[in-house]
Amino acid sequence: MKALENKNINIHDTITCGQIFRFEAKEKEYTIILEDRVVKLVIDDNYINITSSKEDDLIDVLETYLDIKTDYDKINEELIKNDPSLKEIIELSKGLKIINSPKLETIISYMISANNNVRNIQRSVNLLSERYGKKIIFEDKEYYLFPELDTLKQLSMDDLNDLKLGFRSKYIYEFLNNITLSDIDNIELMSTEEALKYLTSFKGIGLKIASCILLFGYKRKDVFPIDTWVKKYMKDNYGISDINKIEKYTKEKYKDYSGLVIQYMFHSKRNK
DNA sequence: CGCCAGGTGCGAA
DNA sequence: TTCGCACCTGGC
Repeated sequence: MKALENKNINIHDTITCGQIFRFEAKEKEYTIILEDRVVKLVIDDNYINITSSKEDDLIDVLETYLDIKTDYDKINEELIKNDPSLKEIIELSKGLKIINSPKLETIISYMISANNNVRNIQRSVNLLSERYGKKIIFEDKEYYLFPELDTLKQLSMDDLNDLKLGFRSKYIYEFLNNITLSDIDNIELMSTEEALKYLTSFKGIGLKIASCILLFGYKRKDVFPIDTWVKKYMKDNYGISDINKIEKYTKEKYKDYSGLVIQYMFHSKRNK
């Protein structure tokens, strides 16, 4: 069996803290649908044991997905040096990694997240995958991959409405019909600023959702997904409630790692 | 019932 | 430019 060292990473928090919407979590056992395969992680004291429906490049895929190569200790040390008040939430978030999710799935999932709750988001993304994604049998169970763009492009408004997307249907429909795979890849080449501008040019994608897409789908840690939880945190701890001031503050203070710090804030606030 | 959930678009000032 | 409000849906 393949394995990663169980070191410097908190799989439970990383998987379940709300970065991704499709996973099963049991005690020490996590199943994730990752792009073209189903992956199961079984945690013991020393190792993260990995089984999958597809073995190709499995370790590489997971190392990228779980951002294993990034030195979080070093980043955290630097962050605390700049802002000692972060010490507490960084301790609380120890081992939390920023996941690198498949791009299209991240975009659609976060479009669905607008003024929605996690349960509904999960329901919709699961419905979408069960109806239009490829079925995979893994350990005698059925799983469904997130659908291909070409498949999604064929969906009608009625198909989308049937996924309980509510008012988001029309935005997703419009997005799907105005995007190509190379458009989605090209975002990678843009500066963060350009990418935000491009993403927010689609209806249904505002600054918060665009930031989440870049953070979780494009490995950009210099973004500001300021949501209700982060607002609460900034208000309670720094007395700042204006969203522009929050961005200004985090930008100046945390620079390239604002997205990471915001995720720490989100994690600590949401866990209470 | 009313309110809220990991926001956003829109029209009015 | 800023501000307030409506918005699908489901749970409490």
